[in-house]
Amino acid sequence: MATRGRGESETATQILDVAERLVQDRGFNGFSYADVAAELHITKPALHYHFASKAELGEALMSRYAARFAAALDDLDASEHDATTKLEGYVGLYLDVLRQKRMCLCGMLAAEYQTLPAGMREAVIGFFDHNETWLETVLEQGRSQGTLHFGGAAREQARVIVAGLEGAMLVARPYGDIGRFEMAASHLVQGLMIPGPNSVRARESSAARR
Amino acid sequence: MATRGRGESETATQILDVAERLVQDRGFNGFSYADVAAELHITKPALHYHFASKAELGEALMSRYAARFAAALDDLDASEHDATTKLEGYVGLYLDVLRQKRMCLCGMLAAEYQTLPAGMREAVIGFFDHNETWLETVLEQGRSQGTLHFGGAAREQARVIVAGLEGAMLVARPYGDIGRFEMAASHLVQGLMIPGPNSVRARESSAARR
DNA sequence: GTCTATAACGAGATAGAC
DNA sequence: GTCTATCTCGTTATAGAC
Repeated sequence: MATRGRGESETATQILDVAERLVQDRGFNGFSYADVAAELHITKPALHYHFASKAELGEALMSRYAARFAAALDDLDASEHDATTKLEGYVGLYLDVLRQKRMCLCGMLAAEYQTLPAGMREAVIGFFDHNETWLETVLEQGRSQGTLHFGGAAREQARVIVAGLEGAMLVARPYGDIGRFEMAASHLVQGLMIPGPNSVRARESSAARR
Repeated sequence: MATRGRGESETATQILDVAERLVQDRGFNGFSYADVAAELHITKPALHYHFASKAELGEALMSRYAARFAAALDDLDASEHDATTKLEGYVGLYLDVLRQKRMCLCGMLAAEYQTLPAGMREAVIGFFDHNETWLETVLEQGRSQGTLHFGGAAREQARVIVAGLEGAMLVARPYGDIGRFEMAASHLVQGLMIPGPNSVRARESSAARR
C-alpha cells in the first residue's frame, strides 16, 4: 500500500508532473491512470508500482505542491523586503499558473472537495490555511510600515484576497482570458495600496451596521 | 436523441432536482445516472427515457438554472428600486445556495470546464455574461443615484464582484464555514457603499440604508 | 413511462513473468 | 521497474417486454 517511489525516482517525478497538469486542467475526477500512462508511454501497472492507488497519487501530488508553494513564499520573503512587492509577487504566482492555462491545484480540488479522499481534503485545507497565514503576516507588515492600508483584521483581508484570486482564476479560465484575472487581481491589490474605502474609518462604520 | 420529457413531466423535474443538487455538491464528473436513479427509486433506463444522454441532462440542467437565475434577477429589479438593496439581494442569492451546502452550479462547472460537452460550456459562459450585465446595470444605476461609489468601468466592478463571490463560495465550502463567505461578500459590497477618495462626498450614508 | 436484461466500454487495481 | 494478462466494478447507453 505504501508508495514505493518516494520522490527519488525519475519516473515518479514524471508521473507527478503529468498528473498535476491533468488535475489542474480537468480535475481529479477528470483524468485516469490510462491518461497518464499513455502520455508517458508506459502501462497502467507501471503507474501502480509508483503510486499504488489514485488516492495515494493525489496525496503525493498535494504534498509536492504544498512544498513547492511554501518554497515560493519563502523566496518572496527572502528576496522582497517590501510588503507591497511581496503582494505583487504573490499575485504573480497565480498568474504563472493561469498562463499555463491551468487552475490553481487547490482551487480545483476545493470544487471537487466532497469527492476527495480524506488525505487530500486535509491537504486542501492546509494549503488555504498556509496561504492565509503568510498573507496575514505580509499585510500586517505592510500596515505597520505604512505601505498598505486596510481596516479590520489582517486575517480577514487575507481571506478576501485568496477568495478573490481563486474566483478570478476560476472565471477567467473558461473565457481563456488572462486579462480578466489581471484586472480583478489588480483591483484587489490596488485597493490596499491607496488609502480609501478599505480604511479604518470605513470598516468601523460597516461594523456599526451589523 | 431528443429529450422526450420536455420539462412537462413531473419525473423529469425530480430528475433535474436531484441531478442539480449532485452536480452542485460533487461536480458533473462526480455523479452518475445510478446515483440519481437510486435516489428516486427508479432504474437507469427510466432516466435515459427522459434525458437520452448525460450531456443532454447537463444542458437541460443549465437552461433551467439560467431561467431560474434570470427570474431571480428580474424579481430583484421589480421589488427593489435601490441599487444598494439589489446588490445585497444578489449576494443573498449566493448565500441561499451556500446554506444548502452547495456550490454555485456554474462555478462548479467552470472548474470542470475542460471536460464539459460543448452545449454546457456555452451555457456556463452565458451565465457569467448575464450576471455581469445585470450587475453592471445595477452598479451604474447606483453610481448615478449616488448610492454606490467606485472608480473605473462598471463592467469591471461587476467582474470583480462575480469573481469574489464565486471564490468566496469555493473556499468557504471545504471549511463548511458560511461565515467565510459572508465576511468576504460584505467586504466586496461594503467597499462600494462607502464614498471613496475620488467620489463626491455624500452626507452620512445612513440615508442610503433606509 | 418504466421495467429486465445486457451490451460496450473504461475505470482502478492485482498476479505474476521478465 | 516494467511488462502481459486479467479481474472486478462502475459507467453510459440500448433493446425490447410490459
